[in-house]
Amino acid sequence: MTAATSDEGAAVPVTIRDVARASGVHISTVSRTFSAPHLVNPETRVRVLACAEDLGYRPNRAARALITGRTHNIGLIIADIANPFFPPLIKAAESQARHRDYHVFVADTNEDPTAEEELVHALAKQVDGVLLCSPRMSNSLIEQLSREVPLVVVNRQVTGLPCVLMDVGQGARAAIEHLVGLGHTRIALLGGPRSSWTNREMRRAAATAARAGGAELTLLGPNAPTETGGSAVAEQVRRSGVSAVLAYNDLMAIGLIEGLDALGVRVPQEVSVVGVDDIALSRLTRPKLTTVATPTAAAGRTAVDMLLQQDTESPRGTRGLGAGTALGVRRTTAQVMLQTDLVIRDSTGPGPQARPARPLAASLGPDPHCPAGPGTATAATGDAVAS
Amino acid sequence: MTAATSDEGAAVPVTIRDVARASGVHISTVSRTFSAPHLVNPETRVRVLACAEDLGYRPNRAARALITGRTHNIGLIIADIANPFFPPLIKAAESQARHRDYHVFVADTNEDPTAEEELVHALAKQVDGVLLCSPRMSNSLIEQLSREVPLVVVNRQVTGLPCVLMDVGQGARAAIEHLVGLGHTRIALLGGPRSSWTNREMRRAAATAARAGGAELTLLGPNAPTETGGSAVAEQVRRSGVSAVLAYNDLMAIGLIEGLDALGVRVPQEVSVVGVDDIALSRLTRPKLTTVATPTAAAGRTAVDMLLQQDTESPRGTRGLGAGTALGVRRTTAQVMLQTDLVIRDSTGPGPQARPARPLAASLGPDPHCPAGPGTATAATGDAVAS
DNA sequence: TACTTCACTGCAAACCTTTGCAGGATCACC
DNA sequence: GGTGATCCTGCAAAGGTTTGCAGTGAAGTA
Repeated sequence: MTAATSDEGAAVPVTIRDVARASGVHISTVSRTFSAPHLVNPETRVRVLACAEDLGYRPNRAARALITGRTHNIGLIIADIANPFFPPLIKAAESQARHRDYHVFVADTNEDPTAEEELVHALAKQVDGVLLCSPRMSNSLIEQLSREVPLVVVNRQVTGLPCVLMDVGQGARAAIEHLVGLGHTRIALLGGPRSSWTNREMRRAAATAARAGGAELTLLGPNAPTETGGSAVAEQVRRSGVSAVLAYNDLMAIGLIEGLDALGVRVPQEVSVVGVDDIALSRLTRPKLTTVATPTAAAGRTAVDMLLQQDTESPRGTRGLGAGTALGVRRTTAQVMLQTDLVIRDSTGPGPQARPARPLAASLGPDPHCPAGPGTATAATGDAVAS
Repeated sequence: MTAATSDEGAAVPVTIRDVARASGVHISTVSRTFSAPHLVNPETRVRVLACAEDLGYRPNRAARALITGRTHNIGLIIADIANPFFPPLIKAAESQARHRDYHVFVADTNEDPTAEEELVHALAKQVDGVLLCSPRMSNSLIEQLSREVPLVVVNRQVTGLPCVLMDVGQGARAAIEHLVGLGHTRIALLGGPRSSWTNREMRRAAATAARAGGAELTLLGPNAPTETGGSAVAEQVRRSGVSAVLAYNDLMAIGLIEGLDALGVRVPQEVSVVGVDDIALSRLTRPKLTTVATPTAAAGRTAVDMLLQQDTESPRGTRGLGAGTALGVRRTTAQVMLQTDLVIRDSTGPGPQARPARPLAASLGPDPHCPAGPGTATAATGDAVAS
């Protein structure tokens, strides 16, 4: 209703000055009306607010950020938005941020380390901090970038920086033990991206667990952490003669099952498959996927909390300090490890030892084993465990 | 290597002034070195660049935006990042933007119209324009917001605003004709969100096509456009006695198939199901989903192009003009309609007429029909058709 | 030599907001 | 009536950058 809401197409930018003029006060009073209302007379306040509403005034967040050093934005950099692993993390981060009056900007790097670096630079001055999820760049580069903007790293351990980790080592161990318990003695590990911390952790833990269980572990990879990455190695899996596979993530596991199916190899009758992540999709495929559930939502929430905490500790561009902390004392660098849980569904079954003769196995019926019914194990609780 | 790269934890913000001091020139020369290099002496330029590199200087984009009125950012607001329909669109938009030296910030609204509005405001001064994908708010609110920041709308027709539309009407028609051709005479339409433009278009087109084909169309909905939204209506579908269903999107279709399966109703033997979107997942389910493929990537690209074109037309905050265009002449408001394609896979089969007696149908074997083999029809070309 | 042209650089205003400081008015209290 | 406190508001600097304008010196031209 009125002046500025005329139907001109182009946006006429209305500033604090226009509001000041319209309501007959100084611009500083208008500013305070928005950023410190208790400091201004209630009468004046309503008048200013009315004028602002009338003119369609919105504080310019860029200008505000310039002087306060606070944008109230968080950057969220992820490797691949098409990977269903990330959306729950993103949503949890967003909701947590919203509670604290922050907004989240998501950016996708297409698994490209160069894009990662560039995006951190681009975001640096437009956000108060960046969440780096499953980064593909080097630790040293991450450390270097952390001097430009506060960083919280997810799914990667960087000394000196706050990290949110998921205990995929424990998950891989549980998966291998599950497979060994089913009678599998030759197991393959489908590796993910070479630069992935998760990948290394899984490999280490799986190797230890296999050795302890007396099973032989074959390493296949690195591979693209996608469905096609999984289906591409189906032939290799078949030739390798293993009876069970632990895949880097659910997407690869699903792709592998598809690929094996195309080769006439049946899951879980001939080969058992375990994934990691417990994405929504893993409950929709046939067979339903046995997988290591990772607490993605909890990770998103925790990461935001850590960033905002670190952020409020050093307000206003951190002018003063710096010299005092020269000798590596740095800021708080808590690292949080979240627990994972093995969810047993239908893609794993008895190994060669425990199995009857081959031809029979193929016609066992729709529900070949199911130790405790599909989807019994609960999703990860995501309890935080400081380390 | 040097001064600023000391190992203090806190980021000491280095500005254009520091670089100027270090290289012995005025700040304006430093500025030009970055924003208009051809205006500065090559020797000076290398010196300045060396100093900048040395100090770790990065232009402050917020400050730059404040004065130029250009942020080189694009906002992308979507209803639900967990819906696999969106990632291809996001990725295409990002890649297109990157080519034009823009960055994309994605924000998720959780299908909440209030969050949508709030996000537009929050983004307004931090981006040069916003892509509004499948908005849930009212047309009038969209028009109002478009005065605050340039907008391009995807999957919604708003007069006076640039829009990128997908011809779901044509898609729904093709789907109904396909089903009628298979002998189905009682078909249900699983509706999506009430406020969705796509939903209305589909309903209209499906109704017309059904009437033309002599089939009876039952409307079920509105429903949440998710997998659970689909599985929730399985019982209702069974009771309704229809032999075929066209779902609002693939997620619902897949959920419905799951739900029907749980009730012992087999797809496509007893009920045929068609989805919309052709998300990657639709090729992974059993049965593989017959669906209307929408050109999501092309939509993302096109939307960015339209935004940037509109953007470059009116540089620098559009100070001058405005009065001249008062009478609804506005800026260019091209609307683009992208084509869709029906992809026939395994979730649709012959209707009751064409079928043998009921009891037999249940044991027909794995591949009941397959008119032309799975996945024959090609994905949508996405040719733009101005309208 | 005088004049023009050119390439380069410095100056200062501008963008929009926040905020420390100080001034003015009002009020209570002694 | 004087003192102090309290509440509200204005002033002006600051934040980091861009950019029109003007100035400098050198090279080119007549």
